[in-house]
Order: sequence, then C-alpha cells, then structure tokens
Amino acid sequence: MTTTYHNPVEATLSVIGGKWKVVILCLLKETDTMRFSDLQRAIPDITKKMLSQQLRELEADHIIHRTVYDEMPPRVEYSLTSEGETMRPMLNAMCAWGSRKMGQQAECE
Amino acid sequence: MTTTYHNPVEATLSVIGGKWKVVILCLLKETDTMRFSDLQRAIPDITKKMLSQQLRELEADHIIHRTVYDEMPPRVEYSLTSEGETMRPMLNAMCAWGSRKMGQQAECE
DNA sequence: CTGAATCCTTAGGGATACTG
DNA sequence: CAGTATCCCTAAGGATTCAG
Repeated sequence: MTTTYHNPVEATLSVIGGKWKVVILCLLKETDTMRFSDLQRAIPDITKKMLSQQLRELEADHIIHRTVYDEMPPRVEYSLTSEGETMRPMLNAMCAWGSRKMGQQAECE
Repeated sequence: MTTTYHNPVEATLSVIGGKWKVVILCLLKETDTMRFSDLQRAIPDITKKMLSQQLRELEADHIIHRTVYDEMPPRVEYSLTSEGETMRPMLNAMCAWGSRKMGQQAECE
C-alpha cells in the first residue's frame, strides 16, 4: 500500500498517530526496556487490548523491538529499535513542550 | 475541568492530538499566515467541517490566532500565537523525522 | 504474565445542503 | 469566501472472557 503524503509530517503521524503511541514511546525512551505489565502500570488508563494493539503496530513499523523470554510466567520486554532511537529528538521536544505547559499550569502529577 | 496527566507528553497530546492539528500547525509555521481556503487547498483530504473544527480547538487552546476582516467576500486569516510559536522546535522535529523517513522510502509527493 | 477473541457502544468524522 | 447545520455510518476503542 503506497500512501501519498502532501506534507512530510503526515509520514510522522502515520507512525505515531495512534492514541497512546507517543506516551508509550516517551516511556521507552526513558526506561530503555519495559515489560508489558510495566507499561500497563505506567499508563493506568489504557486497556490491555489497546496496549497490545499499539505495541504491535509500533513493532510492525520497526519502531520498537519485542523480546519474548520463554519462561513461566511469561516475560516480554519492549525497547526502542535503532529506528525508534531516531525519534528521540522529536520525543524529547514533545515532552519538553508538555513540561513547559505543565509548569505554567502546575497541574501535573 | 482539571485533567490529571501521568506523563508530561500527555499535556502536549491534549493540544495537538487532533487528527489534523499537527498538519495545520506545520503549515502555519512555514507560511506565517494562511486563509481558510489556503489551508483547505494545502490539505486536500480535509473537509470544511473538520478544518473549522480543528481550527476552533486550536484557537481555544491559544495556539493560533484568528483574524477576521470585515470585507466582501469574507476573509479570515490564521497564524500562530506566541504560545503557538513555542511549538516550533517540536514541530520542526516532527517534520524532520517525517522527511527523513520519506527520504528513505522516496514515497512523498 | 501476556496476551487473543468476542461483543458492543459511541462518538469521530464523511457527505451534503444551507447561510451571511 | 468562510463557515454552520444535519444526517448518517463506520470503525475506534471499552468491557469482558478465554488461553498458553
């Protein structure tokens, strides 16, 4: 499927446009590697379904890497790929803007 | 309404999370001031309804400024506010990442 | 623990027509 | 030109259950 974009930023949005993707990526950029349950705990409002769905899409776009450990109980870890690492400046900028805004409003916790 | 965020970036998403907002903002950051019809032409896939809706939300968040000229035919111009200007680094980073990706895939036009 | 599968609801968003 | 107003419908996403 070849999608035609009229603006470069649309390519960005096609990858990080999902409702929770940026939140997930911002967590991964700080913690390096997180388990499924770690992400769930860090994003209380997300459902399992949404989380796994967003993760699979990010994986399909080669932004995150999924490592399965064949243990009992199961363990799966997620981390940024090298492609995902290239997002760091962008993710930092997005976090920075939010922090600035929060600083103004003092409404973050 | 006080919304509680668990991550600073959620504050960012609450402002630019709309489907077309980042596209609109990226256009405004480059062209400085655009009319409604300019935006429509630059974003062929957006409907009037969506465009005006997204614009109104951005205006409510004090990100863009709306100037109405009492002429016939009507003219309305949109531009970034000073608050919107603080988004420039972030918007540039988002465009840059998309451009990089497009460069790899050579699928932009 | 890490999901997949199913069902179900709602609201995001498209098409169209109308207005100052 | 720059929007509203309606109608309408799909698909995003929530709740719940099942499974390896």
